Amino acid sequence: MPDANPKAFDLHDFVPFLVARVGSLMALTFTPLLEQSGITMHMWRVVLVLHFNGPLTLVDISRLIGVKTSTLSRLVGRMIDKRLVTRRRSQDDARTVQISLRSEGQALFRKLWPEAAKAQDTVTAPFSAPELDTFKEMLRQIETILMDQLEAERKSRRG
Amino acid sequence: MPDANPKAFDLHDFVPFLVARVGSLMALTFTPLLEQSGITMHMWRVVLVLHFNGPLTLVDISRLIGVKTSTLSRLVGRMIDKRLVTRRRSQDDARTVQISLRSEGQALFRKLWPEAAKAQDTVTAPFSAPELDTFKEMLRQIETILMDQLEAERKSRRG
DNA sequence: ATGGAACAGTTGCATTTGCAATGAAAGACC
DNA sequence: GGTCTTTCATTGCAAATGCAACTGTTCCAT
Repeated sequence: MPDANPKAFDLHDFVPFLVARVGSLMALTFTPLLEQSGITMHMWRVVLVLHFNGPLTLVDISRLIGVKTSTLSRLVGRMIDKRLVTRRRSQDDARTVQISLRSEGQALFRKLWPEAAKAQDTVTAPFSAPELDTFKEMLRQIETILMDQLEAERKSRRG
Repeated sequence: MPDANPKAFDLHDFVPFLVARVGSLMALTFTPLLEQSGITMHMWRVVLVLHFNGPLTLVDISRLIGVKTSTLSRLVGRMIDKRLVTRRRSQDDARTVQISLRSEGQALFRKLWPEAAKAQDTVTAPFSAPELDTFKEMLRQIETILMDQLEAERKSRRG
């Protein structure tokens, strides 16, 4: 790997790349655990958002985990086959469907969550509690900026 | 403000989810720019690593951007069709293949890099330079931990 | 030196994903 | 109320991805 590069800038100073890289590395290390339980990373994220937010619609889940609703529709179908979730049409808005965690899905969460927490502890071990809080707060601020930006783009795309 | 939620933990305190979420939001906002130039996010990342590291093999690129070599083999094929890169077999190790940026690829980089930098500036605007440096350094430390962990797993999988 | 193990890349095949079109329901506006 | 627009979910279809198998090459222990 050629490293003797005289460029002032390095990819490791470029936040979007750094974040994407860390994200993919974390997924890479955790996926084997998920495979042992017969699920994929996308399914795991669906389980997570349902556990922490309660029943959600497909667009809700889509916005939370960044997977298109067309993909999600079939992904949820597979999760239903695995008895992890249920899907029923909402009565207050007949366009939407409510995806809910079944007890099997909750059980899977309880089984895997300690492993997930451990994985987090591993990568955050070098940092003090205040450092870590600041780090997470910065990520949340970036998240907010990006969501606002996407919302603005949606509006302008209509106007 | 009293927390009405009995759960002590929130997904926004869970680093792997936060990082994945921010990464997918950043990709979502930048992808339209890439589409205007007829490339995908994966292709853009290949361009990035080639620009900043020089010619690389498929496994090099795979480790850097987290895409399997089988996928990468065909992805590079598409990039060759687009005249962005070249592929030739290395003479020092005949198993490997050298992927290099062509001038058209370099031109594409120069065209898009200001936009990428602007996107970074947008999300990092609220932070001071030292804050941002600390943030990036923490990401790099996490990256190192994860790479070491993967390396250890590879070794133990063979032993 | 040599035979076996590990590695790099490619390809067939099945799965997953996204896009675009569709249908159905809700909202906006008059 | 009635129409027109927007939103939500699903599906057909094409593209992209990953896994596993295979070829060719290098490494390593004997």
